[in-house]
Amino acid sequence: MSDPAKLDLDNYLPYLVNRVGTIIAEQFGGEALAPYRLSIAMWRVMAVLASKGGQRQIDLAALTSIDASTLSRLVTRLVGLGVVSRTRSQSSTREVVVKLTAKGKAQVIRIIPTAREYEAAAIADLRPEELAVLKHCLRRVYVNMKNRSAAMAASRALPRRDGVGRRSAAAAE
Amino acid sequence: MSDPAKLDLDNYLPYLVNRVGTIIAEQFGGEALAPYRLSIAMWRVMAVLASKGGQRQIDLAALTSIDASTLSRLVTRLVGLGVVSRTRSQSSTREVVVKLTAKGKAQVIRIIPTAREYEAAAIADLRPEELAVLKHCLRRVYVNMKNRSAAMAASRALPRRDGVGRRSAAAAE
DNA sequence: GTGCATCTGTTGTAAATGCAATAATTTGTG
DNA sequence: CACAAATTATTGCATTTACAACAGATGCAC
Repeated sequence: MSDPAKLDLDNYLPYLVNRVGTIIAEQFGGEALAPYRLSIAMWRVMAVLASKGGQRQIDLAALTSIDASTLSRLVTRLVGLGVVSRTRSQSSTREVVVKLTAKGKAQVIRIIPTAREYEAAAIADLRPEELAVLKHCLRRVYVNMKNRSAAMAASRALPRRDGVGRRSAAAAE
Repeated sequence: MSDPAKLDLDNYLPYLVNRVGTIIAEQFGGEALAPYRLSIAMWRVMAVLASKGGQRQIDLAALTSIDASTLSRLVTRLVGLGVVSRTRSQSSTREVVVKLTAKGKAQVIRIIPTAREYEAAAIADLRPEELAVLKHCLRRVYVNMKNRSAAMAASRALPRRDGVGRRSAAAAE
């Protein structure tokens, strides 16, 4: 067993995660979001803004796992829908701050109960302690991969150096 | 706490799963797959074929969470690369069977060790029993969502009926 | 302060994606 | 057998996406 040249997908974390992420997104997007004419990507942006408050676009990109250029166009579209506002930051004229409008907040509030229902359906048969482990592990896996990429980037930029990078970027996303 | 109109994203399963799935795919695709000129989607197809053997396109679509039409074009591209073969099924002329070629198998075998390394990095600090719970729960969550959609489809098609549907489709994906 | 590296956001462009429609085949029913 | 319903794969098409290039601002080192 466990042939190093053989991959058992049903026990391979990236595969399991991708499957779960896709099926939840498909169903939630196709059923719950459709009446609001929102795409999954739009919902993700709005949910982050509702949960964490106004954000610069670059931070919003990191928080939603959406590419910065894609997000730029997406925000333009959301502004067009009137659910989001885009204003220049006062601390910096290049930066932009994206916020939910009253209309946007109202929509999020209406959608959240359904979002909760989907999560509830997903975890219906998990015991509370299993659920806690599941979520806790997912958070740690994320951090592990994040650190990995940070370490990679650092070693690529400065093959020999000990100080931390510039602003140490996304401190605790 | 736990305001029904408030969503705590850092404890919301769909968000956690999406983040983890995205960061793993980004890194694996950008670093490990780049030398082989393979996209994540291509790798997923090849990995499924390596793990589960030749498949009809429609089953491959279900196994990879890739849309059937997207997959059709993707397979065409993989055939062009010589890593996959597409032959008509003998049991049915409309069906098609996709298999890895020798070249495709060789590539998968070369990539698998790296794939394992990524998983190892992701789960580096998890205790074995935590990892077991994590994977087990992800499989159950997938099944829960799958059943949900099946139940939805059934109730939409036959508001009152007890027999199972046609071929009961994806029996145990 | 000057100048260079970095950061932030936007746009150009080619590729990828998903939905709907279609074609070709197979299955199930009477 | 004949016919309707379903299955499978492909294609048209509009949208979405990501990568690269760019422009404007900011910060850091000297």
